Amino acid sequence: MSTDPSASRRKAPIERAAEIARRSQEIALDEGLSALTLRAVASRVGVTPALVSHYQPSMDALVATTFGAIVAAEISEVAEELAPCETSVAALKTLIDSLLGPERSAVTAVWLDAWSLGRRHAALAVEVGVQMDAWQAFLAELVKTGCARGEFRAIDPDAVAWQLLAIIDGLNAHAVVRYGHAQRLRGLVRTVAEHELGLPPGALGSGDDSEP
Amino acid sequence: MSTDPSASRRKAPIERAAEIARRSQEIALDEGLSALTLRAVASRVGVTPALVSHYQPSMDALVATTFGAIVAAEISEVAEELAPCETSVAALKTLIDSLLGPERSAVTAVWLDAWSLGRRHAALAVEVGVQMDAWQAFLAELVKTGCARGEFRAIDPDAVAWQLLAIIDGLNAHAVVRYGHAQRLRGLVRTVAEHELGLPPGALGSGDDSEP
DNA sequence: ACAGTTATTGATCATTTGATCAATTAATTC
DNA sequence: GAATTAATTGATCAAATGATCAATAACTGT
Repeated sequence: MSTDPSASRRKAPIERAAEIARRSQEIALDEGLSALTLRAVASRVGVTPALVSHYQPSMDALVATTFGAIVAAEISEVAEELAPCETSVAALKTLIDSLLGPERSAVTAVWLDAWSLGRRHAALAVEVGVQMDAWQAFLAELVKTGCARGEFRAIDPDAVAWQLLAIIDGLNAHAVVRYGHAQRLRGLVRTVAEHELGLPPGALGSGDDSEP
Repeated sequence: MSTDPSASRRKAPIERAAEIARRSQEIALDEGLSALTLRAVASRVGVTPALVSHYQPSMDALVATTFGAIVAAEISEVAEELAPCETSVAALKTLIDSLLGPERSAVTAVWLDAWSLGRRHAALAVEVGVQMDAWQAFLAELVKTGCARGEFRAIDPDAVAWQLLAIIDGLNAHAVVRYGHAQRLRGLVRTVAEHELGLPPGALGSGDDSEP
């Protein structure tokens, strides 16, 4: 047993790269994208700043990929959550509840950072565009499936997906900045969704909006 | 003519303070809130960084007040634009057209910066809250007036104001990040407004959405 | 004209940032 | 077991940031 892995401080490049990516996402979610600094990553990984530089061509690239990874994970999580839903209506209901829940504020804050920082960082701006498209495509797929099943009625599913995304982003932004108000606005998304998808009023309404 | 004002490089404190405030707003609108740095202000005003420090207790304070001034000016502009409108429907129509026009992207970018930076800067966070309240109050006033005139029907004007604000913010954010899409989403705000205010469909619709 | 006030400057500091490079040391290969 | 590879470090740079302070110079009141 001379090969004690805990004694060895040296890691395989793939592991180290994965570790850097994982820690970077932690930092971004904990303290925001602007806190994702060379030294912050190095400190949390437990290595020297130079090593982070060794694995990353530049911090701009790391920030961009970290943002992309966080959003991609978000989409995957939500997709997994929606998988068991038997109807598109149930899936949409679940999606709205999930997206507007308070537990997503960290991801929303990262979105806000990305929107702001993206105006000066080209790589991040590209990634923001990619991930917004990814979200829109995900929502559009949900709408199209619902239409194919005869549950929804939408002339332009892509446009509806953009509308829903914009409303969700707006509400989430408000929720991050001012927690109190936005929680009560959750019903707005349902109302718009019902209207745009030809659903009867209340089709997406669940009782857990009320608070004692 | 010994008192040539252009030869004198010294200004009255009030003038200088106003100049710093004005130039700061320029910088924020041109390059974003994060570009509002001590040296950037000094450079644009044409003085030493130390002088800016002399007039401002800290950069955090200057950033917060600059943001507040920009948004306050935004509200004033819009209010002025709405003043000549004879009906609340016309006012709402004008407001939507104005708020979602492409010429507001600079202000929206400042909003995004403020949302992001506000999470780390206490003074800015306070100002963001104040200005969001101010916008909501402005919208609520419009809704209430419309209700009093019998043009609108809203059970909870304050809630409707928050909803409209959230949607506008979401669409504006999308517009800043990806110009193409959001312009076509303008109709969404009208649809929601019509629905929430008991207006007949198309009451807020204007023809300038179509593009050749 | 003079003295006092203060707007303004120049210099300087301490931090924080991203980045680079030679040296070192652990792992792999032969 | 020796030699090669490369992961890792320590040191260091240049740039940008907010901030402070003594010195200077322009205005003001008398």
